[in-house]
Amino acid sequence: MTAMDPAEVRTQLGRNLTYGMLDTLGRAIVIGSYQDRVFPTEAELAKEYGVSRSVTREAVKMLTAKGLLSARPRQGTIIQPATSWNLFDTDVLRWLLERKFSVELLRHFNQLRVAIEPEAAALAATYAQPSDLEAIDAGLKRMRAAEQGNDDTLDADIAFHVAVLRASANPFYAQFRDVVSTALRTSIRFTNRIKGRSASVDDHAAVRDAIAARKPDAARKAMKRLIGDVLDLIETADDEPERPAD
Amino acid sequence: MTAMDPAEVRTQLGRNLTYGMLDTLGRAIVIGSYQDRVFPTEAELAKEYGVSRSVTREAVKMLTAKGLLSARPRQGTIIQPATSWNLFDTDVLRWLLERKFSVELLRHFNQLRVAIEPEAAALAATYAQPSDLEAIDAGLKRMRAAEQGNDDTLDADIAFHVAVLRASANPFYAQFRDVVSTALRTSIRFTNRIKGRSASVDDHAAVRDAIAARKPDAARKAMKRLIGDVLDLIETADDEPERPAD
DNA sequence: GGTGGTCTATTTATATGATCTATAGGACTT
DNA sequence: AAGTCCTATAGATCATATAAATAGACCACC
Repeated sequence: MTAMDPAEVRTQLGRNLTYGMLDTLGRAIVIGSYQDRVFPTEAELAKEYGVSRSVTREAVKMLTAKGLLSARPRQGTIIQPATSWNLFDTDVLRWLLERKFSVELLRHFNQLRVAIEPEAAALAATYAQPSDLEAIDAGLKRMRAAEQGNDDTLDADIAFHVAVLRASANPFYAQFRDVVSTALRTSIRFTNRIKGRSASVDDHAAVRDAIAARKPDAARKAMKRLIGDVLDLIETADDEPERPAD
Repeated sequence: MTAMDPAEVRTQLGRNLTYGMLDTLGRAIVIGSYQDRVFPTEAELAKEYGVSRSVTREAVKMLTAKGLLSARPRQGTIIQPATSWNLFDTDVLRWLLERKFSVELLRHFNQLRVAIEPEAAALAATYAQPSDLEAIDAGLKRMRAAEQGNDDTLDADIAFHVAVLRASANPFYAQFRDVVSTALRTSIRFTNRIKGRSASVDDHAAVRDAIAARKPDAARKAMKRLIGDVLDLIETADDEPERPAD
């Protein structure tokens, strides 16, 4: 019940009190800080975070929209079961990945990628516009530059995969852009560890070529190889203990 | 600028004013009602919908959380480009599907399903628990009952697909449960039209058997056939003019 | 003449207190 | 028991006041 310094909440994640509280409270819920005790009432939350009820209500409403909470008169505000959290919301995903980095979550995520991205590549081979191909090429170029140390490896990799997703010309696939960026960016440490052994620039180029050549099946296969490798590595790494990066 | 009767907003979608406004405003944005004019300020919105600023703010905050809006001082509240809308939010998806039923959106959605569900079936073949298999069987049983007219065809179909998604033991796949339900339920008319020609109960049973037999590849193929058929039908139906159900 | 700082109007953000509404759970009745 | 009614509680709504942020105008200075 120690009132939090407003400045502290504000500092957490830019912008303003509402977004600060959204982030702090969201993370707290995901971590499980409210697991055993009854979730505080609106007024208690306001006091706990040292903000007004308006701010509290708006933060709670946003968390409701993301599926983490529900509020009903006389029943109070309650945490929804994790199954109803919107995992494709970048905030929720980030909180989950940050809470206690779990190889399991990363494996689940890559099990998803192995379904999505190859199919996106196949669609891209059919629907990609010239501008999409340019974006893919640009991503590839950045990867090459990164090999020489002239660009960030992770950013380049993300740029490539995002470009393919967009090229699919399907809004549902394009949506994964944020999800993939968030997940890759948040799990930098781990992905770095397996990076050296995994997909090379040449493997990525194979995807690009198949798309450019308008060969859906080839594109699908090339992408599947790219991600399947990563997945294999994660699955074998499953029991490997986590340790800080050097 | 005609002030809306609060009771009217309240009626829109159960619960209370905030959720009523969320739904009405969300739908209006998705339809494109605010496309050419500048988006109203918080105060104007409140007047337009005949509610207080608090209600307005909370509705706007929820729409912000779903990616439809952004608000900054002095700049005002503005509609985000459709690419940043969270399509995996059931509200957003429902608004999109309801606005003006589009075969294109349905095709895009099924292009996603064809990636997700076969892979989910494969994972289910590996990870499904006894209780998951029971749920799948229950869904199948309902489909058989529906054939005899003793259950709802759509509900039964949804139950089956949702059961498979859950059986994948992967939260990301399980997440599609809501998305698939929403999409199927909203596009009843169209799916009914192609239902007769598409997947039969036997095809569904094939998926079930492959999962029960712990054969990932067989499960994947069986599910792909199921959804691939639907997708083919949609793609050929692309130019077919829309007409009301009889 | 352009560069950078400051000022201001506007809009959202925050705070607070009063009042309304829905409802869980108990009290009461049949 | 089974149904009905009551009531305390917690969220929902409203109204109003004040603070904070910033786009754009304005101005001083080099």
